Amino acid sequence: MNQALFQALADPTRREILRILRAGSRSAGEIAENFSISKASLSHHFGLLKRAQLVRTERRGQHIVYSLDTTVMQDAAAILFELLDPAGVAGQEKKS
Amino acid sequence: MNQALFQALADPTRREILRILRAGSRSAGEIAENFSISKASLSHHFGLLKRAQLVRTERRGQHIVYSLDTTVMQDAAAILFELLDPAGVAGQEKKS
DNA sequence: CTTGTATTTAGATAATTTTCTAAATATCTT
DNA sequence: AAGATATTTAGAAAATTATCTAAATACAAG
Repeated sequence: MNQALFQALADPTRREILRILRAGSRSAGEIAENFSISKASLSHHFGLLKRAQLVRTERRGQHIVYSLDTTVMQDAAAILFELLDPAGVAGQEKKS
Repeated sequence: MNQALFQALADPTRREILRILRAGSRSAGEIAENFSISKASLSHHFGLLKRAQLVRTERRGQHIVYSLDTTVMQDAAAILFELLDPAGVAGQEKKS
């Protein structure tokens, strides 16, 4: 669950897709206009973003429209904060 | 810069290292006790964490002591929030 | 200055990930 | 139903990453 999330965020192309979607929903083709890799490769990236629940899809006629799912990203941000906040957790101290 | 950060966070072993360090500084050897992979492999992970500035090191005698550098993680959390907050950015709307 | 302990570096192999082309599926239009 | 457009799936090749063993470096203690 977390692994899918961090793995999805690890690739620059996928982060750029998220940035694009931040401005509003886009079809797969519209998103593809921003990249020079094949649509098949992009579709693979879409799959990973979807698996991580960072995006949602909706079919609209012959297009498939992608949009951000901010829920999981909020979780991600929370996880990072947690990761850096020893006080928030029952940590067995051993401060050097 | 961001790439190093997200890439560093993408691996479960490295995230576990961060979790361990959250409880306090540890030498490379102490950290290694928590894993079943070779110390050489761990050293490689340390290198990536360091490159991403997620950890700092300090030599103490023959040991090298690792500790969390929370600065960059705060940045990371901020980046995620930014990534999900269209209002915070000058986004050219095209809401479907 | 030699020996032992801790850690990193080098170089190789294995595993994973990204990308491609070709083919499949789904929908729309006529 | 047939052709056109949009997207995904399959399978293979290329690139990257994780891991290993062996050797190198750094320090500590005799």
